[in-house]
Amino acid sequence: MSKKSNKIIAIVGPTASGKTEWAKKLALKFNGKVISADSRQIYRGFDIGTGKDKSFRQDLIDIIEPFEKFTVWDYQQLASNLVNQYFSMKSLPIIAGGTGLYLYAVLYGYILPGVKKESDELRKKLEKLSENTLYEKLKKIDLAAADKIDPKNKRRVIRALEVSILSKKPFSEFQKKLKPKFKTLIIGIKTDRETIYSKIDARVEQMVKDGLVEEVRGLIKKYQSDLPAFNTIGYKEIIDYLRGKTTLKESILNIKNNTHSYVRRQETWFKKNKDIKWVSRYEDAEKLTHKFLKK
RNA sequence: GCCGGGUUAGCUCAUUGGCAGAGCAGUUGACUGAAAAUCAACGUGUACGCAGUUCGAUUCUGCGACCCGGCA
Repeated sequence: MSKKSNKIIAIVGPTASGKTEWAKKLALKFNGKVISADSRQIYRGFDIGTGKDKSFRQDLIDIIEPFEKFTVWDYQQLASNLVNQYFSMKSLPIIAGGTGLYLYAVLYGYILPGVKKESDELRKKLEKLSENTLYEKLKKIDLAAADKIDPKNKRRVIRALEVSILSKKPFSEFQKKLKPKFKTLIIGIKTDRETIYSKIDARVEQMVKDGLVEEVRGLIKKYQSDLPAFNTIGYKEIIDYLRGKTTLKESILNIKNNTHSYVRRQETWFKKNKDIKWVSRYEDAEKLTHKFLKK
C-alpha cells in the first residue's frame, strides 16, 4: 500500500460523461477517496440542477452556503490539504470533476497571485470604466497580459489590472506553476457529441421531473438571486421562467442548449492536454489505474 | 369550395427589381482568485415549382403545389 502514498488519480471529461460514477467505482476497488472538482456542487441546496450524487462519500461537495464567496484559491487550499491527508492515510486520492481550472490548480500547482478578488474599492472603480479605457490601462502596465486577454473580456482585464496595481507587479509575471510532489494519472472519459447531447437532454427532463423548479423557487426565496451561485446552468434559466421572461418549455430548451455549449468549452479546455489518457470504457480506466499504481 | 395570409440557412423570421441577413442551433478557440463564469471567431442557401414582364426577379404578374387561419 505504501506505493500509493504519492500518487493521485484524476478523472476528467464533459458533464454527464459519468466521471463521478467512475470515481466511485475506482475508489471502491483501489481504496480511494473521491474529491470533487466541481465549482457548483460546492453549494448546499444546489442539488438537482448540479446533478449531485449523494449516494457515497465525496469531498468538497456541500461545503458552503450559496451566499459565501468561493474561488479557485479556496478550492486549491482545501483540495491540496485533503490530498496530503490521504497520502498520510495511505489512501488514493481520486479527483473527479468538470471544472478544469480547479483541477489544474491542484494537479499542476498553479501559483495564484496573492491578491484577493474582493479588493472592493479598486474593483468598483475599475468596473465603472469602459472596456476600452480598461484595456488601454492594462496595455500600459502589462503588455504581455494585454496581449493574451481579449479587450472585450472585461472580467479578465479587470482582474489583471487589479493584480498588477495592488501587487505592483505585472499580472503576467504571476502565471507560474509549482510542480506538485505527486505522480498523477489523468483519465479522460471519451464521448461523442451526439451521445452526450442526448444524454444531457434526457437528464434535464429528469431534473425537471425531480423538482428542479421547486428547488430554484426555494433557493431564490431564501437568497438574493443575483449571487454568483445563481449564475449557473439549470438555475439561471429557471429563474427566467419564474420571473415570466420565458415559458417553462423555453427555459428547459435553454438549459439543454447551454449545457451543450458548456460541454464544448470543457472539451476545448482538456483537448490539448497531452497528459490525459482518453478511454471510453470503465474497464480501461481500471486497467490504467492498475498499471499506474504498480509502477 | 370560397376569402385572406404564408412558403427565404437545421429552426424562428428579416430584407431587396441588381445573384440575401439576424437571432437561436451547430462548430472552433482563449482561459492562473466569479470558471456550469467570462470572452472571441465561423453564415452559399435550388429564396416551393413553372411560365411571363424586365437589360436583370428571390423581390412584380399569372398558373400550379403545399401549409396556416376565417367563412361555408
